[in-house]
Amino acid sequence: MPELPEVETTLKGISRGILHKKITSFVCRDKKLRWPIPADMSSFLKNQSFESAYRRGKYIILNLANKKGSVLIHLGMSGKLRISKKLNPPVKHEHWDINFTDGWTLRYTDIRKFGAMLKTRKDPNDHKLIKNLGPEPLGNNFNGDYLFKKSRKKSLPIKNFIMDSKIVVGVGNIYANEALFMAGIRPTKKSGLISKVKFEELSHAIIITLREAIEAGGTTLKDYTNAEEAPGYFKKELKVYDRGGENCVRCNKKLKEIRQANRQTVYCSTCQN
DNA sequence: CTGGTGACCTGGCTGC
DNA sequence: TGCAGCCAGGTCACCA
Repeated sequence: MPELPEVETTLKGISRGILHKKITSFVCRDKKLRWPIPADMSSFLKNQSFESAYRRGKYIILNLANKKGSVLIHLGMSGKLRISKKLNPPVKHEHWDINFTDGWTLRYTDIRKFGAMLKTRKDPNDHKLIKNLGPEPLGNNFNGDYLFKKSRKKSLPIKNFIMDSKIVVGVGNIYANEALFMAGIRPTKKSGLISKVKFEELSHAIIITLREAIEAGGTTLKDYTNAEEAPGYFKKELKVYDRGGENCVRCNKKLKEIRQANRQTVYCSTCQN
């Protein structure tokens, strides 16, 4: 499911329902996600409570009260979190539940099991998976100048460059395609050959694309739903992603579809240079 | 260091 | 109807 807007939407959806409530139990039905869910997760969580929740890149980080540690959650390709008071008995792919004292449950579902649930007793920002992440695209340290400096002497195609989480977090395949279209940059262009002016346009395009997608509640292609099981409405705003062979919304010529790093890339060879 | 590829896993769709 | 093959929102580990 999830690029940054979908993770952000999920975080907003679960926060109110999980904070400042005593955790009565953690129930793990399948620990085999991308990495195994730690065997002591249950004792780690029991009788604690979450005092804050935030997003870093595509990770959701839940902090326990009284500095008891943090839980890191990643949704992978198909992970979903739901918060509800009346959940049906778990079915296939519903891998774990966190139950709260007021009867609410946070439930994780993940068909492909590329997601993760890990814990740390230290500062989560020092966690191996978090500490080397690049800046937040919607934060203060992300702009055209930053991208320009990072990209000098790189031969890597610009699409791969902006999808690298060490460069900038949260830009996945959908929004990389969309932002490059908005900025008029061909996805195959070598990063090191792009001008500072073009990088200003690109950083703006990334920010605008992500903001608008968050406002629309994310993109539902197939099965993404938020914490209340509602879809996102950004799909109708997509200009290039999943539209290979269709007409460019700007010039009406046929959009090209290629593969880069084994991912679908769609662009307009007239509008993007 | 850099960039490219395979790996993880399940299900849906396409085409023979 | 069956089945092989390909594709899907991510990203780490490993290789040259």
